[in-house]
Amino acid sequence: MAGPGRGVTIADVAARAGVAASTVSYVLSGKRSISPETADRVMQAVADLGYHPHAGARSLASRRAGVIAMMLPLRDGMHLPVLMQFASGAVTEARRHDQDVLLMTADEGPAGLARVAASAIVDGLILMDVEVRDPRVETLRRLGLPSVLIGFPADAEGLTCVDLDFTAAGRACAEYLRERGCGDIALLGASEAVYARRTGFAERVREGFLGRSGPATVQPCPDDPVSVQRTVKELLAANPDLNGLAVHNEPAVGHVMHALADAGKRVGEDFHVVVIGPDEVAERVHPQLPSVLVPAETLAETAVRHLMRKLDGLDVPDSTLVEPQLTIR
Amino acid sequence: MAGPGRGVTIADVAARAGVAASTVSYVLSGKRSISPETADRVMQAVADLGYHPHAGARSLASRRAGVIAMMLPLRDGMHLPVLMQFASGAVTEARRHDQDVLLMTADEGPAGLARVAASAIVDGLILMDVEVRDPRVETLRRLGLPSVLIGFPADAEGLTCVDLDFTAAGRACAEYLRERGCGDIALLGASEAVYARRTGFAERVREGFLGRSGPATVQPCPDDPVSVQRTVKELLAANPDLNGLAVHNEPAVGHVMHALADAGKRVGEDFHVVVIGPDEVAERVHPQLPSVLVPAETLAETAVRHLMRKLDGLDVPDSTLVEPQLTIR
DNA sequence: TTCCTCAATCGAAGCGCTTCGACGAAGGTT
DNA sequence: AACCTTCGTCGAAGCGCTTCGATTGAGGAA
Repeated sequence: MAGPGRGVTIADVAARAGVAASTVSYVLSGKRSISPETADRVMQAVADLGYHPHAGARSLASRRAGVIAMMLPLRDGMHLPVLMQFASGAVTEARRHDQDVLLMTADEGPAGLARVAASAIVDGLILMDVEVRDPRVETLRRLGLPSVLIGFPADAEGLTCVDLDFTAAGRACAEYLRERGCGDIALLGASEAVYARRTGFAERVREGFLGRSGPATVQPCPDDPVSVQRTVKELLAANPDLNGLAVHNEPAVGHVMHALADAGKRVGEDFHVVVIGPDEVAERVHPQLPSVLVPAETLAETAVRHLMRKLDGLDVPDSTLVEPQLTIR
Repeated sequence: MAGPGRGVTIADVAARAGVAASTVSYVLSGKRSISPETADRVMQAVADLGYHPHAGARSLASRRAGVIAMMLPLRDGMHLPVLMQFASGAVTEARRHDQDVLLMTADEGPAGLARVAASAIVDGLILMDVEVRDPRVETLRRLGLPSVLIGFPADAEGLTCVDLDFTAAGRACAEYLRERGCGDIALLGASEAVYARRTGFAERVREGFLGRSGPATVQPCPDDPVSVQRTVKELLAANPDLNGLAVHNEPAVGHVMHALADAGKRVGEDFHVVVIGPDEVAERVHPQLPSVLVPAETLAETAVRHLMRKLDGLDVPDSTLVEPQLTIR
């Protein structure tokens, strides 16, 4: 049952290396200078015994848990693959800094934040999918726990926020279509609900998209096949000269393409389409379409890196916008 | 900066309630009988001060971290929304047992397991997407850390495994189609790669599906639109009398429906389709199709519950198959 | 040579909690 | 009345680690 490595303490390592426990600690942390010979002996003992410091003991003594929390939204409307990419990116980056990641769901709310803060189970916090008016933000401020937000709340004063530059993404789409000679363009977005809820997100794409001169329409749209068919049909009817479309609604893309085909549009020839969405989904399902990627992994890495800097007492920019990338295939 | 609740220790609570620290501990854990009056006073002090036990100290003293690890696969081929549902279900259930969840990715491999085990950062482990030959299984055995696997490795001896009863799912699909009067039925599965890798999963659906009498075909299939179109076309050509189709490939469903429509099949009338897939995706995107759900959340809850029992020294069945549910709309 | 500095190491004091053994005060038995 | 239980509570001993002086010896400055 008890395999090797189970129950190996710093005292065991110290004994084997013929030094004091504190010396082992200093070798491992590098906080005091140790002669190379001693360090070698200690490291050898660590390897021989398969020693890993007891996380609880360490956190108790050093007031550093070596764990950060990541609070994911788990509600409708989020595109789940993006979340997974995000989670994956965050865990990977955190491990690079020797940190583990504790998973929380948004439904724990402010109370959850208070709990992890008070129990010192984590050193810092990453909050995803922050809304314009987010009840967690006030608690976060009060707790004074180092944190990084993905998204921008209404009052970002004193908080560290990271997000995709959605305005730039919208602009990039419009530019792409204009360059292809499209005179009348439209943006097919997410459902109304998303617009209503997260001004900071869909709104910014819309702004970027509309920022350019020339006729442009923005049309929210649910992602079920029937609604997509109808919406596209109506859009084409209302804008007879429409020849460029940006789709900011990943699950709907397939249906949009079908609707366009049904309407006799030849995409890539007299009609152009560009997608805003998460990395790989767009690539795998619609290899033919150009797309502006939501670089979920980069976003996660940036967030974690910023948090690490904060934990080390270094300073980080209050606001970081990650550049979107337009990929043309 | 330092909000309320920051730095409140058990001693503070004890002082305020006028008892010894150990008494507070016993009130909180219920491990010794305490008079109702004292308990009340202690609980009041806890509430007043916003006390939360220090996780590190607790884990050091009690040898229980109050955290379980969940190792997610983060590689191609998994359907990501299912993972998220799973993660969500696991976290929610874990919180019900006052546990937190540490997120690990499969690429940490056996070494990752050894690390979390030795550092006592977690009390137990949930491994998702376990393959038939999984390198983590041997390490797991050696570590002797309580764990629950989702999926079945080749040698499940002594391990606790939970999974959907895929055989039953395949059987349910075949039965559904037969009942609708389909004489010649087929199963459109995932890509060849999936079959090659995880015998335990796609294979079992196939077995259940083929178990019934009558003509039946099984056809692996990638999930991009072009391949789906081709595969369906070929399938129909090879089986002219085909009038029932089970699709075990969620992302392909939309394309399948289009291909069938193109081929002049009237689904729901002279042709029947049933989907095997994750809960909500099927529901949202194809509300009209009957489906056998992969109850990711139930699976996660079951896994966590089993793990909790193991941590409490209770016994659990070695192998648990969760019943699929055929939903007809 | 004597004194001082600095690098390398040690020992001890906690960090905040759980848990074990004691102990006084009731209440029950003879 | 003397004894044994049982109940409710306390104090102290650690859990394994980090960290803060203190200590030693060697090298340089005076």
